[in-house]
Amino acid sequence: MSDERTKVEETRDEFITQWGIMGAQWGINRTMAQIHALLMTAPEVMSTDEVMEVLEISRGNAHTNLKDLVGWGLIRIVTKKGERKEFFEAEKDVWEIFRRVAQERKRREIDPALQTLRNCKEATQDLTSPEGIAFHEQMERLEDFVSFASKMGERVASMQHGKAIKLAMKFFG
Amino acid sequence: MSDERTKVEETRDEFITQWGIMGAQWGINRTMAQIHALLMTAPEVMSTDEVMEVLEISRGNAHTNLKDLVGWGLIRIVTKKGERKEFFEAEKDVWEIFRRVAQERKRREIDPALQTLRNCKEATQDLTSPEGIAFHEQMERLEDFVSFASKMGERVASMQHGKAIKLAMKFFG
DNA sequence: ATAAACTTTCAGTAATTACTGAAAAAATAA
DNA sequence: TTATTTTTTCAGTAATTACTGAAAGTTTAT
Repeated sequence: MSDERTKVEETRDEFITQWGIMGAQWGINRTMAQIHALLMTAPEVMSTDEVMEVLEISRGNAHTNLKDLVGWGLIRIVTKKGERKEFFEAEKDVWEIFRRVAQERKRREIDPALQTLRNCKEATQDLTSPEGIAFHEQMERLEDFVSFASKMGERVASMQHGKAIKLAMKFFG
Repeated sequence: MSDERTKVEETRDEFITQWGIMGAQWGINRTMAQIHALLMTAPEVMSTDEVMEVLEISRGNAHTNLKDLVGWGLIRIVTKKGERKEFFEAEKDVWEIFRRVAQERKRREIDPALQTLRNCKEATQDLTSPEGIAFHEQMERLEDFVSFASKMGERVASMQHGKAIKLAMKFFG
């Protein structure tokens, strides 16, 4: 048993690093993904100062990204009695994490896309030239699909974990 | 009928602009999203020079992003007989677009994430401290979920449009 | 072979996004 | 009230990502 502590810390660092790289490859900023990874695997709640120290980042950076994560519903603020400062704790339930991400991406990404598609569809609905009709129909097809997919996602994300698993099993059965 | 041509072009420009902004908000680069929007609504195939002219971008930029879109399977190269240069045409079927994007995101984003989770899970499987066990279990839960979700996505994306619609209807029925 | 048409690469630069650190603001305690 | 602790903001800077334009490479025609 050559120092378990070291093994966990090493592996955890690797997880944090890789999760950060991944975040950067998608739209998410690296630090935000790293803080999320850190808190998801933290045995206890952590303060801003602790996050700053472990990840070696500035107060401003830590603050901004912690608050963004709160905005995503992926971590929450916790207060300890007798202590004045805020601590943070991550949602650890994977299904709940999935739901939050799905919900937030719908709000930030899907809904604005739908708005654009609807505007473009409406603006061209009375056109009679072949080009006008083709454009209008393409907007309609896109809108129909995105709208449908969005509703599906909403439906799944609002299910209880157990129900979702059962439903999913039908695919594989 | 006060110039339909103008109306389509205006709306199309708006669509291209908005699609570009959206792309930028997600991980996708703005120009790539704009080119995709342009080609999805193009009545005819387009050459690199035409894309450059409409979007007012450089040859290098147009070239790189056109090739990236080909790599995503969202547009394809077309040759006209008698013509020497390459033309590009977008996949317009929304279900097919969805499948390509799902497939490519799995390959680029999900699979590497799974690899990381598996490494971290394995590296900590023999630990006996509470911290070690907790970490290992969190990795396991994450891996199980991501792996399951990935398989689900694969299954859906490999379905025929009609089958998918039928299946989806069960949710709403 | 040489030339013309077209594609690809890439060094340099521009634009964007992320981060720092210190100062201001807010909250709580004495 | 004033002092102390903690949070928030933000101007300046660093790091990253995207773009240009020209040169090099490739292909097809003559």
